[in-house]
Amino acid sequence: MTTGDSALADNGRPKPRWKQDPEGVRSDILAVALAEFSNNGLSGARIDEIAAKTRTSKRMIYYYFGDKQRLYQKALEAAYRKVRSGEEELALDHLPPRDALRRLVEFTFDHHRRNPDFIRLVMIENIHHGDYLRHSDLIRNLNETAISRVDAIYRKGVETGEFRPGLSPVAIHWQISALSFFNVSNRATFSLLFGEELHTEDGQALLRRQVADSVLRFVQSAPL
Amino acid sequence: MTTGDSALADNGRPKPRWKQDPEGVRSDILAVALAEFSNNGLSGARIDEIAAKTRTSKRMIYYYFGDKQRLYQKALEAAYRKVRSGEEELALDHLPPRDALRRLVEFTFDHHRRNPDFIRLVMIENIHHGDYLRHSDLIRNLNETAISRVDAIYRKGVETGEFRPGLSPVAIHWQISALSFFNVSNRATFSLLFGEELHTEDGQALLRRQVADSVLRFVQSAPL
Amino acid sequence: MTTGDSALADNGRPKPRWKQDPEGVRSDILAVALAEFSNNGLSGARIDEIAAKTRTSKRMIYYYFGDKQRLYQKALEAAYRKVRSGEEELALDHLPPRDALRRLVEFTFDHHRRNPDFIRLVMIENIHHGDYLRHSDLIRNLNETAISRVDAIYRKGVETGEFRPGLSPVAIHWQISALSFFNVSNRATFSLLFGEELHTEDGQALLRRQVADSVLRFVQSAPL
Amino acid sequence: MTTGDSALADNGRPKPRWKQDPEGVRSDILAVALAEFSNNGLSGARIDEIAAKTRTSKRMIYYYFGDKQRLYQKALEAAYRKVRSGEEELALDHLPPRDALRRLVEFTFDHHRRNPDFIRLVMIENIHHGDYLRHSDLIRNLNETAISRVDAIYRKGVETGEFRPGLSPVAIHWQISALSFFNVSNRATFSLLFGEELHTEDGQALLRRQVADSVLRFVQSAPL
DNA sequence: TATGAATGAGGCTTCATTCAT
DNA sequence: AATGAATGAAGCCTCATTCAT
Repeated sequence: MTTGDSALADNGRPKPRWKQDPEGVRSDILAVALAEFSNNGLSGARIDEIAAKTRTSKRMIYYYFGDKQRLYQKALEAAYRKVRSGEEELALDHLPPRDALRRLVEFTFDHHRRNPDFIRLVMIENIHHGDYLRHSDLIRNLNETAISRVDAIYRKGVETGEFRPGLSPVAIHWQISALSFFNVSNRATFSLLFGEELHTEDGQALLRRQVADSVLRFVQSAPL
Repeated sequence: MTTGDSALADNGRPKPRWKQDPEGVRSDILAVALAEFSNNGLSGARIDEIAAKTRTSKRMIYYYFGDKQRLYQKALEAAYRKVRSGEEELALDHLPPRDALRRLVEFTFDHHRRNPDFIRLVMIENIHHGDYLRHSDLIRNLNETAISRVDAIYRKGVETGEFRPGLSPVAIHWQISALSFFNVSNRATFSLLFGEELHTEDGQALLRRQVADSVLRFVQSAPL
Repeated sequence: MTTGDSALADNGRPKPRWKQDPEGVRSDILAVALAEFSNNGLSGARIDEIAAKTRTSKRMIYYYFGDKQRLYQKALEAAYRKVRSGEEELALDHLPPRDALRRLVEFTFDHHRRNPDFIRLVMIENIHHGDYLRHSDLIRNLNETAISRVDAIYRKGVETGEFRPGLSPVAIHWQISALSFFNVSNRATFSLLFGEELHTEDGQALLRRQVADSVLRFVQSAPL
Repeated sequence: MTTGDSALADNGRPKPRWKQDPEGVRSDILAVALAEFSNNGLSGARIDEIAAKTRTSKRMIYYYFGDKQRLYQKALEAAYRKVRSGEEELALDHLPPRDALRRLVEFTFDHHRRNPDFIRLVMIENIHHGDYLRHSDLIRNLNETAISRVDAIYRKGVETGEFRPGLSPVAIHWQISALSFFNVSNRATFSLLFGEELHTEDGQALLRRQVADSVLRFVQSAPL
């Protein structure tokens, strides 16, 4: 019989790419779809365009994903997964609370900047009132870590007296997200209306520091 | 004879609304378009749908606006104008800096909440990289007041020593905007992932206070 | 009472242009229509465009001409009339037959070149199988002079023995027309396929002479 | 099992024509388009009408040709190709120059009469200033044979002394074309203005002879 | 007479999706 | 599994023409 994983088919000729790696086809499609949806929105993206940028054909998209909406949903999920996995590298346990929080904020700020496609997809999903995320099974789990990470730092800070008590870790996470997200999501209109100064290299470095300052000041026990 | 401006035609029947008021037709279309684009995006919105919700016909949309993109652009402009005009009611000159800033933040927070259509349209425009705002003449002007209002408060606060020097009014405005905007723009996905707690009535009241706290803490001269 | 032709209305102010000169409005429209139809064809021409290039409004076009097709028909008639009137200046009676015929050919050749709008309108009318010319009353008359002019020259030539007998003046006119017309009508495609050489200044001068030669040789009694 | 190339599908019913022959669909569309454009012009032709006369759907027209203008261009090219291919049957090498030239003229005259669709399409293309022919790659080549055929005959005639020297083959071709083309292109208006006499069967036979005479007389070395 | 506003019908084109091989 | 061909529904837009003032 066949040797299973070999790159040669029974007839000795190389197997077509997809016979060797059907999962590769899927993720190829998904990567292209992510980029297209992110750039054009759900209704703005074109199946034809996605197919053309893929190594496979339009037929395969339907074969693997059923229809445009499900493809969008899978792309959205993939985007979340990719971004969350990128966050795992972050190790803060050994740092004192203030430093840990500052690093978390700065990391989030940078991470969002590095992933504009993800940001845009989340914007798009919000335009759709979260309808596709709502019906996605996989995702709810992925996000508890975000809260628990904040929670761990915050608790420690409250214990040491550096942070004021009474705040919700969700609210802290919300602030970190809001500032980091808005920086990417609204860059275009904000620049147009108020100038590019915040989006030069220097501007971003300063903003990054100020965002971290702001979150720290928000959390700290120092008096108003 | 006829009474000239009457809402009745010579034959005694009511004139069709538009015959009395061509500008009304325009703004009727614009209002519907704003809602539709805001709900569905540029490519997601349907001219047919817009026309159906209008007191006039599809044909008139083209008569007044030329094509879909220009209609979108005018709707965007109208949204900005409407929101900016809503801001004018705010009088802060007589208040001490801290109070003024707090009121400004709270007002902005509320104002954004009251205008989700505007928020969504701005998101959509950012998805389009600001292409339509960029080519709009009218808008650039409207926004300097936002900065100068912040600037006035901030300067006074620095003079009194309540605020720390060295901050840019644009950066302060940016923070106010980011937090107020994100609250509306990302409500759907944030709720799905982290629960509704921030978006109940109580949650919003708390968040509003915390957003104002955060901005004040960011600006205040109190030590870190 | 009023003074009839005065350029002042009863109230002493200048009359609007059209009150002084309603016929001017008509011919203004007609001139613009002629150019537009000639450039774009019957279905290609746009009433809006015609109206815009006119000193009056679209409404007036319908007032004076009824609809697009009748406007086209009137433009066609006007074109014929204009061209035929331009031919009247030609006086050939005193010339010997050969010279008269040569001058007639050269004149026709030049005349067609000077009136490309007319040529194009005739092409367009032929595309429409002559449907609009067929239903035009005014035109049939205008064209007998063309034949009789040829006939006069030809008869004289036959009498003197310079021209061979047995030809129909219509056939002679046909040849003159064919060569003069084609020179203008097919310039674009002929140049593209066979080069510009016939349509330079020199090329046209040579062609003009050759066209006259050709007609003369066709008519002459000299042996084959 | 199945017989592969059979015109019957597995279920025994006849396959729809196009399933057997995708190239047939293309040429079917092209043939219909040629007729419609030729009859109505570029803007006058209706895609709906073309589709209705086709064995396929409107959608396929866009699938194969992209848009109306490109369909027109392909139809124009097809018309040229078809006509040029019809000319290849002509063999004149063995004839003495005068006979060869006469046969060439008569053939061209007849060929044009047989292809009024082509003539009309060329008229239409001239209305469009040759814009579509200009941007067509395929065509320029096809036409050199026309000139070289004339050239071959003319050279031989000059050598034998039957033809006068100094003429350009392009100019000779031009005359042949002009007379043959005009006969078809302007038939409608010419008949209306000057009567049908040239377009009866007898009239055309006579005209054909006279056109050939005219070209021969133009070329011959016999004195003026 | 003149004008801006209005309109219905129909034109061209695009899109997601499916079928036959 | 993969492909090119095919499709119906619907989208955007234009045009000649008319109406109310």
